[in-house]
Amino acid sequence: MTTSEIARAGEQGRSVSVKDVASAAGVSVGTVSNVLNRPEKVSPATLEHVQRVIGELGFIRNDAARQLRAGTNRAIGMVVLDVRNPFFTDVARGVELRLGEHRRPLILGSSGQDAERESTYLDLFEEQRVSGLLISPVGKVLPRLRRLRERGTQVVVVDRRTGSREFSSVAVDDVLGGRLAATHLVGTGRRRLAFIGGPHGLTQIKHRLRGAESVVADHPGTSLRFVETATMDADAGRQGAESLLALPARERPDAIFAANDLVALGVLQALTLAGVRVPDDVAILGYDDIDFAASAAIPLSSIRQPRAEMGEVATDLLLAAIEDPAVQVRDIVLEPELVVRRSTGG
Amino acid sequence: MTTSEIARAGEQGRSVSVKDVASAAGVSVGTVSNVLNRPEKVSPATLEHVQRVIGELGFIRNDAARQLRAGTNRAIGMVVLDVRNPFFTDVARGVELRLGEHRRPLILGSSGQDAERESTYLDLFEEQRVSGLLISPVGKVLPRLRRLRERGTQVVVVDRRTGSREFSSVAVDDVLGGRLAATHLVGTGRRRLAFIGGPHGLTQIKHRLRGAESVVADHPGTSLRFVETATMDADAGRQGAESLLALPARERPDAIFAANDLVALGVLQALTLAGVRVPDDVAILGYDDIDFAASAAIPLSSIRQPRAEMGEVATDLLLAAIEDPAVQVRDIVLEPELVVRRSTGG
DNA sequence: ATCGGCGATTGAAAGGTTTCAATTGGCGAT
DNA sequence: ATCGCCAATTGAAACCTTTCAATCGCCGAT
Repeated sequence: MTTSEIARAGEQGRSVSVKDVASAAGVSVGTVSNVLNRPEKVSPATLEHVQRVIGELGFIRNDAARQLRAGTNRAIGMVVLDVRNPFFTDVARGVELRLGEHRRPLILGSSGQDAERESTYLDLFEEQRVSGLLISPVGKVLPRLRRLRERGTQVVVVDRRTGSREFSSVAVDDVLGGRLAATHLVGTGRRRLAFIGGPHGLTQIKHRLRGAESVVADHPGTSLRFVETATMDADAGRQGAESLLALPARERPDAIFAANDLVALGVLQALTLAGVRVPDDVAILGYDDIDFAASAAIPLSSIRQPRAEMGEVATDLLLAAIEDPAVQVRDIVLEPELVVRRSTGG
Repeated sequence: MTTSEIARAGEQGRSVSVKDVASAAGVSVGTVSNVLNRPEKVSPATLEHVQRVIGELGFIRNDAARQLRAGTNRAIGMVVLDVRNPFFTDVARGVELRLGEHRRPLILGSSGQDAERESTYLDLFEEQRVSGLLISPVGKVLPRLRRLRERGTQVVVVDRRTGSREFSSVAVDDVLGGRLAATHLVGTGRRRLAFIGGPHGLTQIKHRLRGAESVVADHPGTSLRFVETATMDADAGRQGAESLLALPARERPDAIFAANDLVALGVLQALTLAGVRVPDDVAILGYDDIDFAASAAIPLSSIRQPRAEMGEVATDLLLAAIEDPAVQVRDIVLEPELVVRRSTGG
């Protein structure tokens, strides 16, 4: 079969294989494989020749066959809590960026806080034999994660700490975040703080609240009220704010700390529509510092979480574990940062 | 090898194969495969028995091997313009939802408007032999798309029309969107309209502008000014709004039509900070109707694009083409819809 | 009792890559 | 001139599933 015949075959549908390349280049398939995977093992002349043939024939490596032989997919799976919250897409972007450097694809799924959807994605990733998994667990998945690891899929937990020392994790110090928030509000003269978020069962909520409470406890004359919500979206913020507006004037807070920026935006809307001046009457402080915080009508102060960094660090941990499964399990805790804008009087 | 020995082997890392299942169940591998793929061909007794063994052994199908044999990956690739814009994640969610029903994974990449990143993803998808591709093209990719199709990967263009009749596409009628917008603004008494967005090279921009212009042309006494921007984010909106504020009072527009909601949010912010009252002094109308539009401090009126529907329809076209490659190429055009909120006086 | 037919099951081939033990060829050292 | 070594290359096996032609076993019909 001549080169042009093979090229024609390619055009007609069946794709060009290493075998085709080998015969067109007059070398063995082993050599073609070496050109692709260990170019340093091949003599310069052969290397260049085979590469040219590859180009001429338009050969594209069949990843399924590679996977089959290698026993594992180069892809990484990621299950994210909610793609509609920019916080998570920003984390995912950090992951994607880092994986791109290693030419590894990302298969991204969103659980939408639903344990069943989460489980479906885990099934999928298991069938795909992904080499690694990034997850912010929703349901009871520890046994599944263990099984995955036994089968050779490394796991890193994102935006959570596992408690157990079984899997590496990357999270942000939420107690510190709560402290930063309350310190800022109290430090700018606010006295009656409110924290809107929930549900209380979430570790993050507990920690942020605890951090804020510790500050209030240290400052006589200040108070903190907790308004619990079922979700953490703009609607929850609106409702929370309305419940606060319904309070008698002297009990009404002069500062609202929202559990995330979506909630904060909802709060801002409710206050604006009610004619409450921000930040003059009430300060608003968000959490995450998504792009929309800076773009709000009244730019939102926020506690910035290093989102992209979280994705990058998690990816680094994962890739390290994939390269050397014996690598040490690590729990990395990143620090949040206060960003002051107009909504708290910046 | 007994069942328990095999189970133990599984625990030690090597994963359980159809062969293991077959020998444990005392049937041939062909029968196991039939149980998985054509259960109706297998006698009820055998079916149930093999299924139980599969469960006991924790067998998980190796998708790479399946792909290799089938010649194509069940996964669908999608290249989206910008994951940071909720518009695109909403479209992707529609896609993901529909694919989930068919147990097909989605490999999602974001080009960030960068032709090189787009090309990298196309390489990846080609190696993966994905069975279908959804794309909003950035660079000159028509030849690549043709090659993909020759190799058996179906392609559907999303949020664009191709012009050529080669690939199916799903888009929204932007001229109509522009008309709806201008009609609403003119109909509520606005006279001096401005359109902020760009670059003008984008088909969408041209069409929305053309739609708005046609309405203004039909209404004597009204005018439309085009403020071109390089990007379509909140920053662009801020700058565009500031340039309008710098105009002499009598030339200043009384309504701003933004090319998307991100731009509109930027406009809202600039006007709010400048003390301009919305909607009293200036009305703002966005485009897309992302969730954040409804959550803005002054809820934004917007031209809603059926985002999830776009994703679903595109997926349906793609799956139809995958099942029958001879199926007709179709260009589907969806209709946008006006959503009136406070920012235009709703 | 035999045969045809049919549903159920089998078993081997195929798919494309990687790996690795084996082979080749060439060169320097003796 | 010969040997040994090393770099370069080879070629077959292995990865796991699906497919399909071939076979088996059974039942009803003759």
